[in-house]
Amino acid sequence: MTIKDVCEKFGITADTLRYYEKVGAIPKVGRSQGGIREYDDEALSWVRNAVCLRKAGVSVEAIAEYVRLFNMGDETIEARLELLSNERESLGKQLEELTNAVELLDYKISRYREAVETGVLTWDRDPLGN
Amino acid sequence: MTIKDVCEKFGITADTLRYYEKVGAIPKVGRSQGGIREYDDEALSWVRNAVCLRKAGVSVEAIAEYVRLFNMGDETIEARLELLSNERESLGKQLEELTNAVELLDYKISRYREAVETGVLTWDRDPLGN
DNA sequence: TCTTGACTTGGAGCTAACTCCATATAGTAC
DNA sequence: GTACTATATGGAGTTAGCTCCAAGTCAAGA
Repeated sequence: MTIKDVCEKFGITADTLRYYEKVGAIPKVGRSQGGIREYDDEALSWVRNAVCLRKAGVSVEAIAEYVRLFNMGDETIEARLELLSNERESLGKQLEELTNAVELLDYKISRYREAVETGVLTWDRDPLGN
Repeated sequence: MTIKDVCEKFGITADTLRYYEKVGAIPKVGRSQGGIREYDDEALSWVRNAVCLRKAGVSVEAIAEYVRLFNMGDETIEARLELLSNERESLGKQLEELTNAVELLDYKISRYREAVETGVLTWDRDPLGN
């Protein structure tokens, strides 16, 4: 698979993919004779991993650290478990923040929908709505 | 309430709070004789709004746009509803990405926990685990 | 073979959201 | 009033994560 195919598959740019490789968020990708990247199933699996975690806000640095540990072999299994656990924990917190904000927006939206109908914007929770 | 109190209350720095005011993510805060910020309940409510949305990843620009519309009065109610709905939608997508990543991490973590016990790292879903 | 378009690299440039700094003024305890 | 700490302002600096660019190489079709 060429870099273009991979980009389309995951909805990211070639620059981003090369950047991920450069900083180690995915392992070095194999090349053709002429030096052109050729993505096999394993490479794709790493791309999927990086893209999924990035979309959730995991730092490129953390992803790269995981790849680095992975390439060091079995002695780093515990270190990888700890890294993953830490990231999992911070995503859990992020999930909470996100849920709070969704709740806030849903509340405001309900008030605004009413306001559009009745012409009056009111806040029943907090008298200081905004 | 002084800027320091507000910072402590919300766990952000005074610089951030002044920055939010400068770019309009919160309305202008009232000042004392000498020009020092004095946060009343309404100001606090705006700060709460900004902090909550920022923690979920809503851009400062979008928050500022909401404040701007709010200050323009009742003619902007529909515009505000649309803005809030758009932001709500993108948080919904973000929630999904986050959930996917949490699921991925939980799966990996379960594999790693097993590996720490058994000494063997295996992937039952995808034979190309990483 | 020639042309055209995709791909390569190293490195510079960009944006959002802070974060820090210098200088000056305000408030507070004594 | 003096000393000391907090706050104000404008503007420069920082960081992450891309994004773009130039100059050159590679590959597929006419």
